[in-house]
Amino acid sequence: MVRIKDIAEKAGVSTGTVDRVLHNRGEVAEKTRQLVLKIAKELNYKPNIAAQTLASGKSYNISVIIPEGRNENIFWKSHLTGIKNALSSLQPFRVNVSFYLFELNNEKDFIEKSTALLNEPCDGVIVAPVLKNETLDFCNKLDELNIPYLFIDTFIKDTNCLAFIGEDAYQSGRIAASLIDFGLSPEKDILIVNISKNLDNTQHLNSRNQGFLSYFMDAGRNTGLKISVEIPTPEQEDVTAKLNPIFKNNPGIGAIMVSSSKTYAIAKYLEQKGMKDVILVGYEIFDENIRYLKKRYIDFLIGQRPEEQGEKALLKLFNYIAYNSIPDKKEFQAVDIINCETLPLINK
Amino acid sequence: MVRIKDIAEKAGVSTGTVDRVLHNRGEVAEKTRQLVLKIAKELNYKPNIAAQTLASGKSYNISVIIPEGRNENIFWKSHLTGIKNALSSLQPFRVNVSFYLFELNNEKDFIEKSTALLNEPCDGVIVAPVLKNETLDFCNKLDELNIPYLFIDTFIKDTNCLAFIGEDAYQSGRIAASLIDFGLSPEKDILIVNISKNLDNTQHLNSRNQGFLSYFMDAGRNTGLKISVEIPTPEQEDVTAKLNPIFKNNPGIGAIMVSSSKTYAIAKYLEQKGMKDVILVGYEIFDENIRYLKKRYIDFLIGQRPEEQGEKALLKLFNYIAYNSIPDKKEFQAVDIINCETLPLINK
DNA sequence: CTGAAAGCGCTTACAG
DNA sequence: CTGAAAGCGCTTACAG
Repeated sequence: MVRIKDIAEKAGVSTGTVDRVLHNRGEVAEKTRQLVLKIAKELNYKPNIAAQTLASGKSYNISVIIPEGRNENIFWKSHLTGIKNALSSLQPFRVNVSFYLFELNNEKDFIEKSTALLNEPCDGVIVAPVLKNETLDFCNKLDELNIPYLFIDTFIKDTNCLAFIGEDAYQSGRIAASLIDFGLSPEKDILIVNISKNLDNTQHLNSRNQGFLSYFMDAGRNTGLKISVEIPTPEQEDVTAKLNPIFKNNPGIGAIMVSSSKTYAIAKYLEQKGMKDVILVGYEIFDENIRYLKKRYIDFLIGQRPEEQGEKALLKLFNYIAYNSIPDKKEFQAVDIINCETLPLINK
Repeated sequence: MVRIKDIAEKAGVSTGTVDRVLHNRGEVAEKTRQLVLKIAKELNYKPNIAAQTLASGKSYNISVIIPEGRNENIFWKSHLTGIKNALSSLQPFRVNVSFYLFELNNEKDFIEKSTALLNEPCDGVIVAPVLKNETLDFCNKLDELNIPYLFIDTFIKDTNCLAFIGEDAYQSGRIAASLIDFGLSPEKDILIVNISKNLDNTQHLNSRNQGFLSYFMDAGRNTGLKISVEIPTPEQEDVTAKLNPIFKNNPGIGAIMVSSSKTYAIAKYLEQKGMKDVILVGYEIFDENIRYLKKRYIDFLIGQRPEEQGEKALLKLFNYIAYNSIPDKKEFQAVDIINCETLPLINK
């Protein structure tokens, strides 16, 4: 291995000078600079990262502000796991990650936690911008402080975010459509279920809906009706109240797409009604959904890879802060298509 | 951060002694040992890996012997990529990887390359044991030299391999079956195509066949015939010669499963015959197959994750050699289920 | 059984 | 603009 010392000797200068050149710290005669650069290149010098970290004593503080992964939202637990995995692969470096977990859909809590975050020194932030307006404010403050930030899960416009890592919700809507189209007789009708108090506010679900419908415009063979219904909560009373009349009036429904992770709520309804033949496709891989996948009430689940999201986010941010390597602005992750037979391969 | 020096001071000994205790290098009075251990624990000491690598000057040589990834087998190129990715995440350490790439199905070449490998010093080996007998010999020699080795892609019994990372071929046969079963009318017949000169020799294909059939024994709804055919090569003459009579005699065939990566060869046949309605499911994600996925002659591809295989293999082997962390003996990877709509999310 | 010292490859003031 | 020296946290002989 070539060391700075080797370059220094060959160039007839000291190691300090070589270091100055290599790090563009100035205060070097142009002639010396050129010489050192030339020799470094000739010798194919690669810095010893272990030595660099040790000597520089630099440490990196990264803050993460995402929803907490409580029972109903274990989804967000996986992001944490991913970030922690990435952290352990960054072991040789001094990276400190501080977590600020806010209650999902609680604006006040987000503001509190983000204020706390801003009170601590940090070199970069990973944000899940699920609360649009509050996040915009937060981003402005980060911009002022010159702290880079990276979005996971959701993308929002009009910010200076370093990058985004998450789902292509439109495309994943198309995937749901293509799966249903593959299994369903072309003349049957399809029901689209959105479980949400306020559909307008949930970009993801909207995009999935759009993608879903677009598939049948340009690629699908299904010619049946596409019926949409909005159910405020996954509670069985709500589900039953909404679905009973729909099925009564539309006996031709052969498949259901649920645009969110609450797919299990619809599976439960099908189970109660003994409607095993209705195709059901939904989102996110976690215990409650998996249970119904096993019972074959859910046919396919389309899963984001939240762990991978967290992992990549931390690594990208670190590489940017430490090495100034600029990541792709938008990275759409691959999704997992899961049915009952793929379960044995997933360690859950 | 707590340093060895801190422990030493608190224990009233030198750093050398602490180091001896921490690394079980003996030559320490039991009483001192206990004291140091106690203090290290109290202080929650974590070694600084950067300093360790730098000071120890240890380097790790790992050799990789797998098939070369030529045109027909780009599959194996991905393993290389994966290994190289893992290598770069191991940057702070001095890890050297030597590649020994042999011609697929060329026993003589494997013996040559493996002999060359044994002539160089190395601390661990990653092997793709696709040639069973030759690999067994090779493993014996590694055992004698006390060099640990890890299998990727294929598993063979009766060796002391450290671990295996690869496909659960039986289960992935079941997955193919479940996909076909989802899309096909239950009364239709299914054709199973094995493209191989000698099916007995290709464990993978065999297991996929078994898994495929097992699905219909215990879970499937399809009641049609399951017809098997073996085609020696993916050349169109061979394919046509075999398939023409089969389709003539079995007009009820509605779906085809190809047990290997040569799925494109069957897609080509369907294209020539204009048989777009026949469902086609096969294996491995690469350009030639993807082309027919786009044209909708292939409905689903089930993809191993060769890159991930390579990555995990190197990391596991490194962690074993460097930290003596024992990996799980067998790790079956998840598979990707791909259709036309998932393509935009794959960067290919 | 133990300690003092040198060194891994780099960075960081400091002196000139 | 440049060099000499100290130090990052650990390991490694060596001397006793």
